[in-house]
Amino acid sequence: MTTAASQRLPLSRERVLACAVALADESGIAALTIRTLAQRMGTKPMSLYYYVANKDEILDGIVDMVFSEIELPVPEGNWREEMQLRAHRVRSALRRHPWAVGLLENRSAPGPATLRHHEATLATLRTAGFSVQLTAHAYALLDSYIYGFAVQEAALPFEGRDTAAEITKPIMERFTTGEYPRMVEIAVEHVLKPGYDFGDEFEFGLDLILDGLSRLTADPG
Amino acid sequence: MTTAASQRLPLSRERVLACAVALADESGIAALTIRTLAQRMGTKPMSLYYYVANKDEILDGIVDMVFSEIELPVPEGNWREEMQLRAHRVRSALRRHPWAVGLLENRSAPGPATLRHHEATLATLRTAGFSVQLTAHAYALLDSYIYGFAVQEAALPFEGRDTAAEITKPIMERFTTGEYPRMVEIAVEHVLKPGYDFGDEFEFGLDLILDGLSRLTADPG
DNA sequence: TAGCGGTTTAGTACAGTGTACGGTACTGTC
DNA sequence: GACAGTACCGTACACTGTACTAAACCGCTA
Repeated sequence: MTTAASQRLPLSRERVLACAVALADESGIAALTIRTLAQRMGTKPMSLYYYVANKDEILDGIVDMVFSEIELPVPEGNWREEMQLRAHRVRSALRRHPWAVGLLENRSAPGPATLRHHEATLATLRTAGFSVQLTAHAYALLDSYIYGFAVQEAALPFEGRDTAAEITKPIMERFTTGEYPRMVEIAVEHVLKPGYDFGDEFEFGLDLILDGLSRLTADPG
Repeated sequence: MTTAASQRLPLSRERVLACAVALADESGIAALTIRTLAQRMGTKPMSLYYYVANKDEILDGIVDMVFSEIELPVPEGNWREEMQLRAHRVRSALRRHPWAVGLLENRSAPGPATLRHHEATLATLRTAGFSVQLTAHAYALLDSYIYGFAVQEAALPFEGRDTAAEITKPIMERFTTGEYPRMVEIAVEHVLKPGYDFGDEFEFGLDLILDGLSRLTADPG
């Protein structure tokens, strides 16, 4: 005779982490507690500790899961295209999982997927002829831009095209009395324009950075 | 007759926030609890609630305090110098208070110092002749880079010149067996070199970005 | 079939968190 | 002397991560 409990999928580290990611996506990283996670998986809190040492290991694990979702760049490809693709993939992963960038600064031990990702990215730049030094510079620059963009995007109270206007307009109207004229100007003439999406700003900076890097590799003068 | 308690400085919102900043600096943002904060100030937890509505208001408040430490750019100055100076000032503030960038993505309501900072920065770009659109692009790009760099800097297990070598060397030696050759290469030929400081990477990206922006404003062809 | 040892799941308990609620002292005004 | 407002605090509650303990289940040998 099979009880209801026995029909439930068996626990596993994979399932714990996958469930943790889903929970964080739906309800925010603050809602990711051992108890809610256990409840969601149809088990009791302490059962999870058989698969993970502690909560920190869960946090490390879900960061690595985010990286595992990101397709790797191919070192033999055109470096600029590969880096542009990679940037967009990382950004979209960080938009799907807005909590991830917040964990990046706390967690120190990178997981295997994270290491593979870094390795593939570095290989692409080196294979394209970037010197070791320039590779380090370029990688720090690109990731800073991507992570920082994700931070700003996560901080926005709105998301997606045109939604900025609804949120921002009433706020801005309080400011029209002069203390912050430049912010109002940006809002009225840029952010509140129909079709505006902060995400579109990403391409501008990315192109500028990639242009700059191109100049440092190919340009003879 | 004055008791020991009466000699204590009177509480105030300012003092609560300043103490919260100091506590977070010394022991990390996780150690910033109502109880430890109260103890540090020589009071009881609930006394703080007379000056702040809740802990979120404290977090909002200390983010704004960080911005209040940053000297404002002057709109009449040379935009490139002003932006370079500002970038370094923001970065050093975020290095003094590594928890700040982590709060940025959660808190939505910017405080007065934050608003003044944004206003002065936008004014500098607009005064220099940047169009509204280009100003928005440039600001998103610059802040993304600065914030993202701070995220990476906060994630590093080491800090400052030459300390990277001590930490990284034993880790890298485990990797020399081939799975991550490019990472090892970067480590050995760049990070482990004497005098290395990740912070130095900041200037490279900043210059590249400012160069790119210059080209978009002045360059005739 | 009985018993055993390792694997997996649960129950209970504890210290620490934010903060709601209801006080208590002190100060100034009438 | 009565009253109101300011500043501060004690207690209590629901929630957190997780240590410790016990129970159930499993494939196995005898």
